[in-house]
Amino acid sequence: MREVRIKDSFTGELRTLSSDEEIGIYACGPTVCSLIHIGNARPFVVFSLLARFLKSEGYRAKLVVNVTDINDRIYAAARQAGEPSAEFAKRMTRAYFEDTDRLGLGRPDAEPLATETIDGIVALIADLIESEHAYESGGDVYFRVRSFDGYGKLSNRRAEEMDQGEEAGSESLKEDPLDFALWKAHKEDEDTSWDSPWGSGRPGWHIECSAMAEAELGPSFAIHGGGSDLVFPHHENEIAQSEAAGRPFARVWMHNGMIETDAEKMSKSEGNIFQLSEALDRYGREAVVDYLISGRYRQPLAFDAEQMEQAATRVERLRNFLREHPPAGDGAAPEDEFVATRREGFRGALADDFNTPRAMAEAFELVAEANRRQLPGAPEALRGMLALVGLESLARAEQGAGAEAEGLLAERQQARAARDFERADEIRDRLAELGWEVRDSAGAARLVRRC
RNA sequence: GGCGCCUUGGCGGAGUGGCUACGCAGCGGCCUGCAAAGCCGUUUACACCGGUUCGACUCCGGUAGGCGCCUCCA
Repeated sequence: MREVRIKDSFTGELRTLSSDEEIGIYACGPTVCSLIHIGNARPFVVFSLLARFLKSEGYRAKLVVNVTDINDRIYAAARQAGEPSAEFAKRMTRAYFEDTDRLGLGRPDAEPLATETIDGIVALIADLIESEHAYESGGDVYFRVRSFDGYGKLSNRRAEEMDQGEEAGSESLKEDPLDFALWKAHKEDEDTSWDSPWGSGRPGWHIECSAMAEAELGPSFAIHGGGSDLVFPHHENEIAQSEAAGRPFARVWMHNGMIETDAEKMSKSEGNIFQLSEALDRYGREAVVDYLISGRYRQPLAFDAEQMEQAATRVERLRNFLREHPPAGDGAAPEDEFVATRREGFRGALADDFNTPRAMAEAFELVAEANRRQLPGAPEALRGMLALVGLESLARAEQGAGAEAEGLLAERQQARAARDFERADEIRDRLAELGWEVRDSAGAARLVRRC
Protein backbone atom coordinates (compact mmCIF):
# COMPACT_ATOMS: atom_id res chain seq x y z
CA MET A 1 0.00 0.00 0.00
CA ARG A 2 1.55 3.22 -1.04
CA GLU A 3 1.10 6.60 0.54
CA VAL A 4 -1.51 8.55 -1.37
CA ARG A 5 -1.63 12.30 -1.12
CA ILE A 6 -4.47 14.53 -2.20
CA LYS A 7 -4.48 18.29 -2.44
CA ASP A 8 -7.21 19.52 -0.17
CA SER A 9 -8.95 22.45 -1.77
CA PHE A 10 -10.12 23.61 1.64
CA THR A 11 -6.68 24.13 3.13
CA GLY A 12 -4.69 24.11 -0.11
CA GLU A 13 -2.37 21.54 1.41
CA LEU A 14 -1.41 18.04 0.39
CA ARG A 15 -3.04 15.58 2.72
CA THR A 16 -2.01 11.99 3.16
CA LEU A 17 -4.87 9.53 3.22
CA SER A 18 -5.12 7.31 6.22
CA SER A 19 -4.39 3.70 5.47
CA ASP A 20 -6.25 2.17 8.36
CA GLU A 21 -9.74 3.46 7.91
CA GLU A 22 -12.30 3.41 5.17
CA ILE A 23 -11.74 6.03 2.49
CA GLY A 24 -15.26 7.23 1.96
CA ILE A 25 -15.60 9.40 -1.11
CA TYR A 26 -18.72 11.41 -1.74
CA ALA A 27 -18.82 13.03 -5.17
CA CYS A 28 -21.65 15.28 -6.24
CA GLY A 29 -23.44 13.76 -9.19
CA PRO A 30 -25.71 15.32 -11.77
CA THR A 31 -29.05 16.98 -11.50
CA VAL A 32 -31.09 14.91 -13.90
CA CYS A 33 -32.79 17.69 -15.74
CA SER A 34 -31.22 16.84 -19.11
CA LEU A 35 -28.80 14.41 -20.70
CA ILE A 36 -25.34 14.74 -19.26
CA HIS A 37 -22.54 16.42 -21.16
CA ILE A 38 -18.87 15.67 -21.21
CA GLY A 39 -18.22 18.13 -18.41
CA ASN A 40 -20.55 16.19 -16.14
CA ALA A 41 -18.59 13.09 -17.01
CA ARG A 42 -15.33 14.45 -15.67
CA PRO A 43 -16.03 13.99 -11.94
CA PHE A 44 -17.64 10.63 -12.66
CA VAL A 45 -14.47 9.45 -14.38
CA VAL A 46 -12.01 11.07 -11.99
CA PHE A 47 -13.62 9.79 -8.82
CA SER A 48 -14.39 6.36 -10.25
CA LEU A 49 -10.75 5.96 -11.21
CA LEU A 50 -9.49 7.37 -7.94
CA ALA A 51 -11.58 4.83 -6.04
CA ARG A 52 -10.33 2.10 -8.35
CA PHE A 53 -6.74 3.11 -7.76
CA LEU A 54 -7.16 3.26 -3.99
CA LYS A 55 -8.73 -0.19 -3.95
CA SER A 56 -5.91 -1.57 -6.04
CA GLU A 57 -3.48 -0.20 -3.48
CA GLY A 58 -5.32 -2.03 -0.74
CA TYR A 59 -7.33 0.85 0.70
CA ARG A 60 -10.89 0.24 1.72
CA ALA A 61 -12.48 2.81 -0.52
CA LYS A 62 -16.17 3.44 -0.97
CA LEU A 63 -17.38 5.76 -3.68
CA VAL A 64 -20.76 7.41 -3.40
CA VAL A 65 -22.13 9.45 -6.30
CA ASN A 66 -25.58 10.85 -5.76
CA VAL A 67 -28.31 11.67 -8.22
CA THR A 68 -30.21 14.88 -7.65
CA ASP A 69 -33.70 14.05 -8.79
CA ILE A 70 -35.61 16.84 -7.07
CA ASN A 71 -34.92 20.33 -8.31
CA ASP A 72 -36.51 23.46 -9.73
CA ARG A 73 -34.99 22.79 -13.09
CA ILE A 74 -36.44 19.31 -13.19
CA TYR A 75 -39.92 20.70 -12.65
CA ALA A 76 -39.31 23.24 -15.37
CA ALA A 77 -37.89 20.74 -17.85
CA ALA A 78 -40.67 18.23 -17.17
CA ARG A 79 -43.27 20.89 -17.68
CA GLN A 80 -41.72 21.78 -20.98
CA ALA A 81 -41.63 18.12 -21.97
CA GLY A 82 -45.25 17.80 -20.98
CA GLU A 83 -44.40 14.96 -18.64
CA PRO A 84 -44.97 14.35 -14.94
CA SER A 85 -41.80 15.43 -13.18
CA ALA A 86 -41.32 12.11 -11.39
CA GLU A 87 -41.43 10.24 -14.68
CA PHE A 88 -39.19 12.76 -16.35
CA ALA A 89 -36.62 12.47 -13.56
CA LYS A 90 -36.72 8.68 -13.75
CA ARG A 91 -36.22 8.78 -17.48
CA MET A 92 -33.27 11.15 -17.16
CA THR A 93 -31.77 9.10 -14.35
CA ARG A 94 -31.95 6.04 -16.55
CA ALA A 95 -30.28 7.93 -19.37
CA TYR A 96 -27.55 9.05 -16.98
CA PHE A 97 -26.91 5.45 -15.93
CA GLU A 98 -26.86 4.32 -19.55
CA ASP A 99 -24.49 7.06 -20.65
CA THR A 100 -22.07 6.53 -17.80
CA ASP A 101 -22.29 2.75 -18.19
CA ARG A 102 -20.92 3.25 -21.65
CA LEU A 103 -17.74 4.67 -20.15
CA GLY A 104 -17.06 1.12 -19.03
CA LEU A 105 -15.82 2.05 -15.56
CA GLY A 106 -18.43 0.13 -13.61
CA ARG A 107 -20.77 1.78 -11.13
CA PRO A 108 -19.92 3.66 -7.95
CA ASP A 109 -20.40 1.67 -4.74
CA ALA A 110 -23.55 3.62 -3.98
CA GLU A 111 -25.73 5.96 -6.02
CA PRO A 112 -28.37 7.34 -3.72
CA LEU A 113 -31.32 9.34 -5.01
CA ALA A 114 -32.60 12.43 -3.26
CA THR A 115 -36.14 11.08 -3.56
CA GLU A 116 -35.11 8.00 -1.62
CA THR A 117 -33.39 9.90 1.17
CA ILE A 118 -36.29 12.01 2.36
CA ASP A 119 -36.30 10.43 5.83
CA GLY A 120 -32.66 11.27 6.39
CA ILE A 121 -33.20 14.78 5.08
CA VAL A 122 -36.16 15.38 7.39
CA ALA A 123 -34.21 14.01 10.36
CA LEU A 124 -31.28 16.28 9.64
CA ILE A 125 -33.50 19.33 9.29
CA ALA A 126 -35.23 18.43 12.56
CA ASP A 127 -31.84 18.34 14.28
CA LEU A 128 -31.01 21.76 12.90
CA ILE A 129 -34.29 23.23 14.09
CA GLU A 130 -33.76 21.60 17.48
CA SER A 131 -30.36 23.26 17.79
CA GLU A 132 -31.76 26.55 16.48
CA HIS A 133 -29.59 26.61 13.42
CA ALA A 134 -32.77 26.45 11.37
CA TYR A 135 -36.27 27.78 11.63
CA GLU A 136 -39.62 27.19 10.05
CA SER A 137 -41.34 30.00 8.25
CA GLY A 138 -44.60 29.62 6.41
CA GLY A 139 -44.06 25.98 5.59
CA ASP A 140 -40.47 26.58 4.49
CA VAL A 141 -37.48 25.81 6.63
CA TYR A 142 -34.37 27.96 6.42
CA PHE A 143 -30.85 27.57 7.64
CA ARG A 144 -29.83 30.42 9.89
CA VAL A 145 -26.53 31.29 8.29
CA ARG A 146 -25.36 33.73 10.94
CA SER A 147 -25.77 31.08 13.60
CA PHE A 148 -22.89 29.13 12.11
CA ASP A 149 -19.55 30.80 12.71
CA GLY A 150 -17.70 28.84 10.11
CA TYR A 151 -19.92 29.98 7.28
CA GLY A 152 -17.76 30.93 4.31
CA LYS A 153 -14.65 29.06 5.36
CA LEU A 154 -14.54 26.77 2.33
CA SER A 155 -15.03 29.46 -0.28
CA ASN A 156 -13.22 32.14 1.68
CA ARG A 157 -16.07 34.52 2.09
CA ARG A 158 -17.29 36.56 5.00
CA ALA A 159 -20.98 36.54 5.62
CA GLU A 160 -20.85 40.32 6.09
CA GLU A 161 -19.36 40.81 2.67
CA MET A 162 -21.75 38.70 0.79
CA ASP A 163 -23.67 40.46 -1.89
CA GLN A 164 -26.62 38.21 -1.56
CA GLY A 165 -28.72 37.77 -4.64
CA GLU A 166 -32.35 37.80 -3.65
CA GLU A 167 -34.70 35.09 -4.69
CA ALA A 168 -37.73 36.82 -6.00
CA GLY A 169 -40.80 36.41 -3.82
CA SER A 170 -39.44 34.25 -1.04
CA GLU A 171 -37.23 36.66 0.85
CA SER A 172 -39.99 37.82 3.05
CA LEU A 173 -40.06 34.42 4.71
CA LYS A 174 -36.40 34.63 5.70
CA GLU A 175 -35.06 36.20 8.83
CA ASP A 176 -31.97 37.18 6.92
CA PRO A 177 -31.31 37.35 3.19
CA LEU A 178 -28.27 35.09 3.66
CA ASP A 179 -30.38 32.21 4.90
CA PHE A 180 -31.03 29.40 2.48
CA ALA A 181 -33.84 26.90 2.18
CA LEU A 182 -33.62 23.44 3.69
CA TRP A 183 -37.25 22.64 2.99
CA LYS A 184 -39.61 24.29 0.56
CA ALA A 185 -43.36 24.24 1.04
CA HIS A 186 -45.31 22.63 -1.73
CA LYS A 187 -46.27 24.97 -4.54
CA GLU A 188 -49.25 24.71 -6.84
CA ASP A 189 -47.29 24.11 -10.01
CA GLU A 190 -45.14 21.32 -8.55
CA ASP A 191 -46.53 17.85 -9.10
CA THR A 192 -44.57 16.04 -6.39
CA SER A 193 -44.29 16.63 -2.66
CA TRP A 194 -43.42 14.80 0.53
CA ASP A 195 -44.82 14.96 4.03
CA SER A 196 -42.80 16.51 6.79
CA PRO A 197 -43.31 17.94 10.28
CA TRP A 198 -43.51 21.35 8.54
CA GLY A 199 -46.13 20.27 6.08
CA SER A 200 -46.04 19.00 2.56
CA GLY A 201 -43.08 20.08 0.48
CA ARG A 202 -39.69 19.10 -0.82
CA PRO A 203 -36.07 19.41 0.21
CA GLY A 204 -33.87 22.32 -0.82
CA TRP A 205 -30.90 21.71 -3.02
CA HIS A 206 -28.06 21.39 -0.51
CA ILE A 207 -29.53 19.37 2.31
CA GLU A 208 -29.85 16.21 0.27
CA CYS A 209 -26.09 15.86 -0.08
CA SER A 210 -25.51 16.26 3.63
CA ALA A 211 -28.13 13.59 4.28
CA MET A 212 -26.98 11.18 1.58
CA ALA A 213 -23.32 11.47 2.52
CA GLU A 214 -24.15 10.71 6.11
CA ALA A 215 -26.44 7.82 5.19
CA GLU A 216 -23.77 6.14 3.08
CA LEU A 217 -20.54 7.17 4.76
CA GLY A 218 -21.39 8.22 8.28
CA PRO A 219 -21.04 11.63 9.94
CA SER A 220 -17.35 11.94 9.06
CA PHE A 221 -15.69 10.70 5.89
CA ALA A 222 -12.44 11.09 3.98
CA ILE A 223 -13.11 12.95 0.75
CA HIS A 224 -15.82 15.14 -0.64
CA GLY A 225 -15.55 15.79 -4.35
CA GLY A 226 -17.34 17.68 -7.03
CA GLY A 227 -16.93 20.35 -9.66
CA SER A 228 -15.20 23.59 -8.74
CA ASP A 229 -18.40 25.41 -9.61
CA LEU A 230 -20.02 23.83 -6.56
CA VAL A 231 -17.69 25.33 -4.00
CA PHE A 232 -20.13 28.13 -3.36
CA PRO A 233 -22.83 27.98 -2.38
CA HIS A 234 -23.44 24.23 -2.58
CA HIS A 235 -20.49 22.83 -0.67
CA GLU A 236 -20.33 25.79 1.67
CA ASN A 237 -23.93 25.11 2.60
CA GLU A 238 -23.33 21.41 3.01
CA ILE A 239 -20.60 22.15 5.51
CA ALA A 240 -22.83 24.59 7.37
CA GLN A 241 -25.73 22.15 7.62
CA SER A 242 -23.72 19.13 8.60
CA GLU A 243 -21.35 20.78 11.00
CA ALA A 244 -24.06 22.82 12.64
CA ALA A 245 -25.89 19.55 13.19
CA GLY A 246 -22.85 18.13 14.90
CA ARG A 247 -21.47 16.07 12.05
CA PRO A 248 -17.75 16.55 11.40
CA PHE A 249 -18.37 15.93 7.67
CA ALA A 250 -15.64 15.77 5.01
CA ARG A 251 -11.96 15.74 5.97
CA VAL A 252 -10.57 16.56 2.52
CA TRP A 253 -12.16 18.43 -0.36
CA MET A 254 -11.35 17.68 -3.98
CA HIS A 255 -12.65 19.93 -6.72
CA ASN A 256 -12.35 19.09 -10.37
CA GLY A 257 -11.81 21.82 -12.94
CA MET A 258 -14.26 22.69 -15.66
CA ILE A 259 -14.26 21.45 -19.22
CA GLU A 260 -13.99 24.50 -21.44
CA THR A 261 -14.82 25.30 -25.01
CA ASP A 262 -13.17 28.40 -26.40
CA ALA A 263 -11.86 29.10 -22.92
CA GLU A 264 -15.39 29.20 -21.56
CA LYS A 265 -16.86 26.77 -19.11
CA MET A 266 -19.06 24.16 -20.72
CA SER A 267 -22.44 24.52 -19.10
CA LYS A 268 -26.08 24.21 -19.76
CA SER A 269 -26.61 27.91 -19.28
CA GLU A 270 -23.88 28.80 -21.76
CA GLY A 271 -25.45 26.44 -24.27
CA ASN A 272 -22.02 25.22 -25.36
CA ILE A 273 -22.49 21.65 -24.28
CA PHE A 274 -21.36 18.48 -25.97
CA GLN A 275 -23.28 15.45 -24.83
CA LEU A 276 -21.42 12.51 -23.40
CA SER A 277 -23.35 10.03 -25.52
CA GLU A 278 -22.43 11.90 -28.66
CA ALA A 279 -18.76 11.96 -27.71
CA LEU A 280 -18.92 8.22 -27.07
CA ASP A 281 -20.62 7.61 -30.40
CA ARG A 282 -18.17 9.69 -32.30
CA TYR A 283 -14.83 8.96 -30.69
CA GLY A 284 -15.27 5.75 -28.75
CA ARG A 285 -15.12 5.18 -25.03
CA GLU A 286 -11.35 4.85 -24.77
CA ALA A 287 -10.82 8.24 -26.40
CA VAL A 288 -13.36 9.83 -24.08
CA VAL A 289 -11.77 8.35 -20.97
CA ASP A 290 -8.27 9.17 -22.18
CA TYR A 291 -9.32 12.71 -22.97
CA LEU A 292 -10.78 13.18 -19.50
CA ILE A 293 -7.57 12.06 -17.82
CA SER A 294 -5.28 13.95 -20.18
CA GLY A 295 -5.18 16.92 -17.86
CA ARG A 296 -4.87 17.08 -14.14
CA TYR A 297 -8.24 16.75 -12.48
CA ARG A 298 -8.15 20.08 -10.72
CA GLN A 299 -7.21 22.17 -13.75
CA PRO A 300 -9.61 23.29 -16.45
CA LEU A 301 -9.42 21.21 -19.60
CA ALA A 302 -9.89 22.49 -23.13
CA PHE A 303 -12.49 20.77 -25.23
CA ASP A 304 -12.98 20.75 -28.98
CA ALA A 305 -13.10 18.23 -31.78
CA GLU A 306 -9.36 18.38 -32.26
CA GLN A 307 -8.75 17.41 -28.65
CA MET A 308 -11.04 14.44 -28.99
CA GLU A 309 -9.34 13.38 -32.19
CA GLN A 310 -5.96 13.65 -30.51
CA ALA A 311 -7.22 11.43 -27.73
CA ALA A 312 -8.47 8.93 -30.28
CA THR A 313 -5.06 8.92 -31.99
CA ARG A 314 -3.34 8.55 -28.66
CA VAL A 315 -5.30 5.48 -27.62
CA GLU A 316 -4.74 4.08 -31.09
CA ARG A 317 -1.01 4.14 -30.46
CA LEU A 318 -1.53 2.12 -27.29
CA ARG A 319 -3.86 -0.25 -29.07
CA ASN A 320 -1.35 -0.79 -31.88
CA PHE A 321 1.29 -1.78 -29.40
CA LEU A 322 -0.96 -4.17 -27.53
CA ARG A 323 -2.13 -5.69 -30.77
CA GLU A 324 1.47 -6.55 -31.60
CA HIS A 325 2.03 -7.97 -28.14
CA PRO A 326 -0.87 -10.20 -27.16
CA PRO A 327 -0.71 -11.88 -23.75
CA ALA A 328 2.14 -14.39 -23.71
CA GLY A 329 1.50 -17.93 -22.61
CA ASP A 330 4.03 -18.50 -19.91
CA GLY A 331 7.73 -18.78 -19.27
CA ALA A 332 8.05 -15.06 -19.82
CA ALA A 333 11.48 -13.61 -19.32
CA PRO A 334 12.05 -11.64 -16.12
CA GLU A 335 10.72 -8.15 -16.28
CA ASP A 336 13.13 -5.55 -17.53
CA GLU A 337 14.23 -2.93 -15.08
CA PHE A 338 13.01 -0.15 -17.35
CA VAL A 339 9.55 -1.69 -17.22
CA ALA A 340 9.57 -1.83 -13.46
CA THR A 341 10.57 1.82 -13.30
CA ARG A 342 7.72 2.89 -15.57
CA ARG A 343 5.20 0.83 -13.67
CA GLU A 344 6.39 2.33 -10.44
CA GLY A 345 6.32 5.79 -11.95
CA PHE A 346 2.78 5.26 -13.14
CA ARG A 347 1.45 4.32 -9.73
CA GLY A 348 3.59 6.93 -8.07
CA ALA A 349 2.07 9.62 -10.26
CA LEU A 350 -1.44 8.52 -9.33
CA ALA A 351 -0.50 8.49 -5.67
CA ASP A 352 0.73 12.06 -6.03
CA ASP A 353 -2.57 13.89 -6.04
CA PHE A 354 -3.86 11.69 -8.82
CA ASN A 355 -1.60 13.02 -11.53
CA THR A 356 -3.08 11.15 -14.47
CA PRO A 357 -1.21 13.03 -17.23
CA ARG A 358 2.11 12.13 -15.66
CA ALA A 359 0.98 8.56 -15.23
CA MET A 360 0.04 8.36 -18.89
CA ALA A 361 3.40 9.83 -19.85
CA GLU A 362 4.99 6.85 -18.12
CA ALA A 363 2.81 4.51 -20.13
CA PHE A 364 3.78 6.19 -23.37
CA GLU A 365 7.44 6.09 -22.49
CA LEU A 366 7.09 2.41 -21.89
CA VAL A 367 5.48 1.91 -25.28
CA ALA A 368 8.11 3.96 -27.07
CA GLU A 369 10.97 2.02 -25.52
CA ALA A 370 9.29 -1.32 -26.06
CA ASN A 371 8.75 -0.43 -29.70
CA ARG A 372 12.46 0.09 -30.20
CA ARG A 373 13.83 -2.84 -28.30
CA GLN A 374 12.76 -6.11 -26.77
CA LEU A 375 11.44 -5.26 -23.31
CA PRO A 376 10.41 -8.33 -21.36
CA GLY A 377 7.30 -7.72 -19.35
CA ALA A 378 6.34 -4.47 -21.11
CA PRO A 379 2.99 -5.58 -22.54
CA GLU A 380 1.91 -7.08 -19.25
CA ALA A 381 2.94 -3.98 -17.36
CA LEU A 382 1.15 -1.73 -19.81
CA ARG A 383 -2.02 -3.75 -19.52
CA GLY A 384 -1.80 -3.38 -15.77
CA MET A 385 -1.36 0.36 -15.99
CA LEU A 386 -4.22 0.83 -18.40
CA ALA A 387 -6.51 -1.26 -16.25
CA LEU A 388 -6.01 1.29 -13.49
CA VAL A 389 -7.31 4.12 -15.63
CA GLY A 390 -10.17 2.31 -17.27
CA LEU A 391 -8.42 1.67 -20.58
CA GLU A 392 -8.02 -2.09 -20.23
CA SER A 393 -10.29 -2.59 -23.22
CA LEU A 394 -7.44 -1.41 -25.46
CA ALA A 395 -5.88 -4.82 -24.88
CA ARG A 396 -8.97 -6.69 -25.91
CA ALA A 397 -8.41 -8.94 -28.89
CA GLU A 398 -10.09 -7.65 -31.98
CA GLN A 399 -13.07 -9.55 -33.26
CA GLY A 400 -12.40 -11.79 -36.23
CA ALA A 401 -12.64 -10.21 -39.62
CA GLY A 402 -15.03 -12.77 -41.00
CA ALA A 403 -14.80 -15.07 -43.95
CA GLU A 404 -15.23 -12.46 -46.64
CA ALA A 405 -12.48 -10.18 -45.41
CA GLU A 406 -10.15 -13.03 -44.61
CA GLY A 407 -10.72 -14.42 -48.08
CA LEU A 408 -9.93 -11.10 -49.65
CA LEU A 409 -6.81 -10.77 -47.57
CA ALA A 410 -5.59 -14.19 -48.68
CA GLU A 411 -6.32 -13.26 -52.25
CA ARG A 412 -4.36 -10.09 -51.86
CA GLN A 413 -1.42 -11.96 -50.42
CA GLN A 414 -1.41 -14.13 -53.52
CA ALA A 415 -1.55 -11.10 -55.76
CA ARG A 416 1.35 -9.55 -53.89
CA ALA A 417 3.36 -12.72 -54.13
CA ALA A 418 2.74 -12.62 -57.87
CA ARG A 419 3.72 -8.94 -57.81
CA ASP A 420 0.33 -8.00 -59.17
CA PHE A 421 0.21 -4.81 -57.12
CA GLU A 422 -2.62 -3.30 -59.03
CA ARG A 423 -4.81 -6.18 -57.99
CA ALA A 424 -3.45 -6.06 -54.44
CA ASP A 425 -4.33 -2.38 -54.12
CA GLU A 426 -7.77 -3.01 -55.52
CA ILE A 427 -8.38 -5.57 -52.85
CA ARG A 428 -7.05 -3.24 -50.22
CA ASP A 429 -9.57 -0.62 -51.31
CA ARG A 430 -12.30 -3.21 -51.17
CA LEU A 431 -11.29 -4.18 -47.65
CA ALA A 432 -11.30 -0.53 -46.67
CA GLU A 433 -14.90 -0.35 -47.84
CA LEU A 434 -15.65 -3.26 -45.54
CA GLY A 435 -14.07 -1.34 -42.70
CA TRP A 436 -10.71 -3.04 -42.56
CA GLU A 437 -7.29 -1.52 -42.83
CA VAL A 438 -4.48 -3.71 -44.14
CA ARG A 439 -1.12 -3.61 -42.44
CA ASP A 440 1.63 -5.58 -44.12
CA SER A 441 4.53 -6.88 -42.19
CA ALA A 442 7.45 -9.16 -42.95
CA GLY A 443 5.76 -12.32 -44.11
CA ALA A 444 2.18 -11.62 -43.19
CA ALA A 445 -0.59 -9.09 -43.32
CA ARG A 446 -2.97 -8.01 -40.64
CA LEU A 447 -6.47 -6.65 -40.75
CA VAL A 448 -7.23 -3.80 -38.40
CA ARG A 449 -10.72 -2.52 -37.76
CA ARG A 450 -11.21 1.08 -38.77
CA CYS A 451 -13.81 3.05 -36.93
C1' G B 1 -16.15 45.17 -6.22
C1' G B 2 -14.93 40.39 -3.13
C1' C B 3 -12.72 35.37 -3.17
C1' G B 4 -9.93 31.82 -5.91
C1' C B 5 -7.29 30.07 -10.18
C1' C B 6 -4.58 30.54 -14.65
C1' U B 7 -0.93 32.47 -18.68
C1' U B 8 4.44 26.62 -21.13
C1' G B 9 6.46 25.38 -28.30
C1' G B 10 1.15 24.85 -34.20
C1' C B 11 -2.61 22.17 -30.52
C1' G B 12 -3.38 19.80 -25.68
C1' G B 13 -0.87 19.26 -21.32
C1' A B 14 2.91 17.82 -17.13
C1' G B 15 6.92 19.47 -14.32
C1' U B 16 11.35 21.25 -11.87
C1' G B 17 15.81 26.32 -8.82
C1' G B 18 20.73 24.17 -12.84
C1' C B 19 19.93 18.27 -16.46
C1' U B 20 14.20 21.68 -21.56
C1' A B 21 7.68 15.26 -19.43
C1' C B 22 4.22 13.05 -22.62
C1' G B 23 0.75 12.92 -26.72
C1' C B 24 -1.07 15.07 -31.30
C1' A B 25 0.38 17.88 -35.57
C1' G B 26 4.62 19.57 -39.12
C1' C B 27 9.26 18.64 -41.72
C1' G B 28 13.37 15.14 -43.36
C1' G B 29 14.82 10.09 -43.34
C1' C B 30 14.59 4.41 -42.44
C1' C B 31 11.46 0.26 -43.45
C1' U B 32 7.73 -0.98 -47.48
C1' G B 33 5.98 -2.64 -54.38
C1' C B 34 2.94 1.38 -52.37
C1' A B 35 0.56 2.41 -47.92
C1' A B 36 -0.33 1.64 -42.70
C1' A B 37 2.15 0.53 -38.22
C1' G B 38 6.86 1.27 -36.08
C1' C B 39 11.75 3.51 -35.74
C1' C B 40 15.52 7.64 -36.33
C1' G B 41 16.40 12.86 -36.80
C1' U B 42 14.26 17.66 -36.54
C1' U B 43 11.40 22.75 -36.18
C1' U B 44 8.43 26.11 -32.81
C1' A B 45 8.22 27.20 -25.07
C1' C B 46 7.98 28.71 -20.59
C1' A B 47 2.86 36.51 -21.16
C1' C B 48 5.66 41.16 -19.82
C1' C B 49 8.86 44.13 -16.31
C1' G B 50 11.79 44.20 -12.05
C1' G B 51 14.04 41.56 -7.75
C1' U B 52 16.39 37.30 -4.95
C1' U B 53 20.25 33.74 -6.56
C1' C B 54 26.53 31.51 -8.84
C1' G B 55 22.13 30.20 -11.79
C1' A B 56 14.79 31.09 -12.63
C1' C B 57 10.42 28.72 -16.93
C1' U B 58 10.57 27.21 -11.71
C1' C B 59 10.97 31.71 -5.67
C1' C B 60 9.24 37.13 -4.52
C1' G B 61 6.91 41.84 -6.23
C1' G B 62 4.48 44.47 -10.01
C1' U B 63 2.04 44.98 -15.09
C1' A B 64 -1.10 43.03 -18.87
C1' G B 65 -4.53 39.43 -20.32
C1' G B 66 -7.85 35.29 -19.36
C1' C B 67 -11.07 32.08 -16.43
C1' G B 68 -14.24 30.38 -12.38
C1' C B 69 -17.48 31.46 -8.21
C1' C B 70 -20.26 35.40 -5.77
C1' U B 71 -27.74 33.35 -9.15
C1' C B 72 -29.14 27.18 -11.40
C1' C B 73 -24.63 24.63 -13.11
C1' A B 74 -19.73 18.80 -12.64
